[in-house]
Amino acid sequence: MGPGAEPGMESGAEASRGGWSQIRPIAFEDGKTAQAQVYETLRGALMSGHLRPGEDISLRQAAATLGTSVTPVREALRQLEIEGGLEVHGRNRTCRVPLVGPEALAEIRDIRVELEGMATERAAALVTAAQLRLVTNACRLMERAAGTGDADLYLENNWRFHSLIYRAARRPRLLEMIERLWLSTGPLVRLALSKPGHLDHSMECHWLVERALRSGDAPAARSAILRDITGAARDLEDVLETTPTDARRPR
Amino acid sequence: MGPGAEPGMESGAEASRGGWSQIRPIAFEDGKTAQAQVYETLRGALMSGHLRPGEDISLRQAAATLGTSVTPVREALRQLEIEGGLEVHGRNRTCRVPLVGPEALAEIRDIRVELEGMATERAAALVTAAQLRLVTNACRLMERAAGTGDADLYLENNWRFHSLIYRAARRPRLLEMIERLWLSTGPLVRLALSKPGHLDHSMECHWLVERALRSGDAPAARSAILRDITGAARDLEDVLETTPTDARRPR
DNA sequence: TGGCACAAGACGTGATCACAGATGGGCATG
DNA sequence: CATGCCCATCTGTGATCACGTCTTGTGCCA
Repeated sequence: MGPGAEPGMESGAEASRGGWSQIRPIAFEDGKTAQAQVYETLRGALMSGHLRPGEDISLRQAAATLGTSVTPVREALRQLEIEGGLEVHGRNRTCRVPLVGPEALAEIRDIRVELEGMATERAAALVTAAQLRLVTNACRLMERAAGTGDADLYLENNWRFHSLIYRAARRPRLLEMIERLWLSTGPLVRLALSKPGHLDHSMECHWLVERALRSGDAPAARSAILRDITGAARDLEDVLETTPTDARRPR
Repeated sequence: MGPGAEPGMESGAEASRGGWSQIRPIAFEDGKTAQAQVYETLRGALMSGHLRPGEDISLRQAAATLGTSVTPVREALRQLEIEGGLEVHGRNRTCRVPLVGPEALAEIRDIRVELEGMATERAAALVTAAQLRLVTNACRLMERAAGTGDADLYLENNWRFHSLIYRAARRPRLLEMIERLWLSTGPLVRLALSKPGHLDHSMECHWLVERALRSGDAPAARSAILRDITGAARDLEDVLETTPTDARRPR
């Protein structure tokens, strides 16, 4: 990403409309159950920010969009509720994408620091050359996305970059817990892109992590990841307090 | 627990039989949904070790035992699967309580060290006098259970002791993640009781934690909790490698 | 008597239906 | 004209049924 980059990055047209326009009917033919495909579809939609904070999720509407009955959708929504990716609105038990406040953001940041720091440190000792190539590639793609202003491509490879590293730590439960944390922040990360200078700082950290992994320097990798996490959390906090809550609600 | 205690603690008659004998039909009358009650019932049965590692869970059998149809049970089982408390066996997607191996045990121990250490450190600064009384009470009950050899009472208050401390940290997400870890080790903790000396070391750590919390000494509280976790993990590891896997399977 | 095949039962999955509660818009009334 | 009420319709929930798969037990044949 060159110097003097544009202050923000537009979030794409599909993100400013209702998130359901991006959801496609599930494939349905392979061995996986309908419920699992619905779950993965909705989970991906949350992580990539297609479903926006405060948005209501209706069982029948989701079932119609995904081309199934309500049964698999109900199970998938319940799973996402357990993971914190969705919440029930209360008396009618309507599902919606949670609005996370500053205190929840701080909590998630603290847990991320511990877990992702641990995973990165371990990954530095265990990462293979093939995995390292994929990490470097994700870095390059992020940089290209930052240059062209493609928010979707950037976010996708940002998650990919982190995911590859944590996968290299070979701790399946740790990876799952980290993914669960990203599920909560997923609808929000798009907001951080509007913070001027966020991309520069973030990409600097990413390259620091990549270099530390390459040289097997575990403490350096950990501290670089920590800088990335805390920096993103700070940017997100700034955006949250300058953006009124109502403006983040749909309709 | 007095000196010269018995080398092990019997696990209770109900734990050596099939776990289902302890499961009661759900209450069903209050405002909560049937699915939530089924979930909590099964979750509690897992955490307290009533359901044993390797045991199969059938939808229809569970529904009949709990007095509901299969629909709420299916959702509850899927949630527990997501949390790692259950796993699906394969082609027929049969649910069973996972058999955790030494490597999974080490992973869970490492995550527990980070998360529960963080929570305890925070709790030392935030715990109220009322919460501290409950912690002390749980300690006393554990000690009494250790003296009389009541495994159920001990395990219940062991979880209660830890849960009270982590609740005092006022990090709801952190608490949930810790509970999820306990869900995986729950079916196993009973095994650690058979290790000679386990109770002595564990109770010593518990009182150290209690004292550190009372004096507000966050680092001391953290290190005491860490000793408890690593000690229990070591005992469990010893039991696991001296006990053949088949012996832990039911029937 | 041993091995194989077929049938019956159990398994999870997903669609459909009935039901209770919440909701919003339109109509009647003050 | 404003306000309150009622009904049509939405919501999630849970029970039931149909379907494909897998396991198990039994009977038949070699």
